[in-house]
Amino acid sequence: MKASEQRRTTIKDVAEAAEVGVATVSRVLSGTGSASPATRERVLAAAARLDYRPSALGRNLRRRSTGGIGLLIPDITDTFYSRLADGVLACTQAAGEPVMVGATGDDPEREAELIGSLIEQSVERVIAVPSGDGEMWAPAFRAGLGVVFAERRVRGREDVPSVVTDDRSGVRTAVEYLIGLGHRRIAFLGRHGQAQRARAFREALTSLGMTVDEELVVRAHATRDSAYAAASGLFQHRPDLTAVLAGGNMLGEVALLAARELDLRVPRDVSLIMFDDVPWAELCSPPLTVISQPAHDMGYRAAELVLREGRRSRTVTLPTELIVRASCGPRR
Amino acid sequence: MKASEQRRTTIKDVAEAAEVGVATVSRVLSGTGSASPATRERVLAAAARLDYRPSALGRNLRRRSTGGIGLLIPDITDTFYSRLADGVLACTQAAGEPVMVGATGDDPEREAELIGSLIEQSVERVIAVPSGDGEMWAPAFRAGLGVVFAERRVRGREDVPSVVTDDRSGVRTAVEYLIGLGHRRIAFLGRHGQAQRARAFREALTSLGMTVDEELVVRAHATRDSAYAAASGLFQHRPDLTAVLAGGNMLGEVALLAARELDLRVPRDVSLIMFDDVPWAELCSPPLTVISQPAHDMGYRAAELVLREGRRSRTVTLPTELIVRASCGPRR
DNA sequence: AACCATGATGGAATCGTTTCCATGAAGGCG
DNA sequence: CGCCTTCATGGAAACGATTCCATCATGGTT
Repeated sequence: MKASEQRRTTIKDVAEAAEVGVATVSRVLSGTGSASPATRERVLAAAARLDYRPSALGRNLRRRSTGGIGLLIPDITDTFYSRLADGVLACTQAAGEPVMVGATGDDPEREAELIGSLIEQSVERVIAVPSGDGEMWAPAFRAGLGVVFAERRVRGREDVPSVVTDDRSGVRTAVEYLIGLGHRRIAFLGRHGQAQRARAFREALTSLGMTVDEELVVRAHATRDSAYAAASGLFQHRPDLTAVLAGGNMLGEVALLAARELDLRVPRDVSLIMFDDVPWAELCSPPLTVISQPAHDMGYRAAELVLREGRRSRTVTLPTELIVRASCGPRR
Repeated sequence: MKASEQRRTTIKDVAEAAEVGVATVSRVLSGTGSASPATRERVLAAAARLDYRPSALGRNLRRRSTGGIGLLIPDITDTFYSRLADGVLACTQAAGEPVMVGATGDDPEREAELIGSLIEQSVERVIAVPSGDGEMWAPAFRAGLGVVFAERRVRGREDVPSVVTDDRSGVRTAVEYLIGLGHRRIAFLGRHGQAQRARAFREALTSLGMTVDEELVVRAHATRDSAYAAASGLFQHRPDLTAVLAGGNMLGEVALLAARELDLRVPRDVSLIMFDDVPWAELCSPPLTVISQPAHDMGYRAAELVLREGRRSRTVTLPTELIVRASCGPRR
């Protein structure tokens, strides 16, 4: 069977078959304008008979925009982001909008490239977990993109609608819980791009009357290796710490791994709280105490926001929840 | 700042600025055809000065195809598929091709819709983990799409290039391992769409001289709830089974959960092997023995295949590996 | 000197749709 | 009966690129 170059059936074919003009076909099919019931009938029949599907290409060119939505996330492999993406897809699929996904790896440069590529595609709406600063996003705004940020915001772009979790209260709840258990030397293990959480961590500590030990606030890069190195380094440099707050599920995972590797018992030797609940958290040994985040909702809400961009919508803050399992104990 | 409707700079603007014709600009910028060094210089300078980016819209219409690639997976939330997607992105991003992702939920109907939407977008290449049968895919082939299947194949479409794991040998290795430990009543917990693995399971059993107990071969739907129900039902109906082979990481997860819920100890009361290695498998209690699959590679290879579709490429089979941890023990 | 091959160049057609505008028919109303 | 409004309709002009084709200049060969 040869891949024959059969011409796609166009609106012209339908027009001929229905014995009307192309304009009429377009009006009937898109529901705009008026048409007599009789011709409407004929057009619909012809379209069905020829199995006609309007080409998005022509339409997009005329409309000067792709209907599609761009989605930029740091790492699709991270369950938090994949749940977020799932939420986005759930909403956009209902709206029939295609979604172009790009993985930034939390690298501003790659992000800039991806933004450029989206502009080139004439995508007009973007949902992004931003890694770059305001600078990177300038071209996007210049091109008139409708942008919604998720999970994080961008300094200097506070006017961009965004959907975030209530980091401050989440972190504070976790810190209070740990302090309540008697812990005093608590570490925060975060990733680049989680400056917000690190800040919230410091705030919570000071507002609870403790001093911030900057050595206990460490940041890793987006890769698993970097995270493991950071966690392991933390435990080795500061054997005196008694609790760790991990800023994401990958961080929590490697923290647990590193602790185990160094023969530290959780929670006897060190307590662990992880941001973001995941299905396997209760399968772990010990089951992990977590601060759950509504990742799916977050994506869904972001998609809603970007789809009806008419309303000047402010940022949405989603609540977190402390789920106590077994990875935290009293200070040893 | 008002979102002014500033016109996008087009090839015409560049042509004017460089004092040449649009054809020349196109030739210079796309590298095709010839142009004198002097004009080339002028065009390039003008393009740079105006910050010109050719619109993919115009190009695509003329070329009658979107450069993009469609990616259809059952569930982006499943780490196996998200790793696969990551592999695809890694390859396509290097090639500068945008990727449109759709989640089928293993539902043939939704899959058909998504295929339709891709055709409408004039996407010309698709990578899919197919859930429907040959029927669903007919429109795609009729439209001349370049299709590559991943993880699974479609009955009656054996000629479509695909990238799969060596299910047969993976299953067989697992079964041999369990039988070697003395197990005789082994269950297979699979999902719809994993018929291949179920078949391999039966084959392995019979070829090792055992009879197949059909009650021990169960299939769940793509949702977590359905999977949990299946696992739980299995344990309750057949308390005599001593080992379970789970066909995917979500299945393994719920199997472990269900076992724990029913006070079955792993591996003392029941042994568990899971298809697909995941980072948390060794964090579990007990650490899970798995058959690892190169999900990332799979996506990458599939993307390679679909990108250079020129070569009539046959299907690629990737190896699996048994990773022994602690979830299997001798028959109780 | 006549001729031809080659290379540079721009005009115009093309892709498939939407939408503006003009035309004609029909119907309501004074 | 004539006029005005409304509706249905089709032709044609966008949209922004690529690419065919014709034109013209140049330089080398006989």
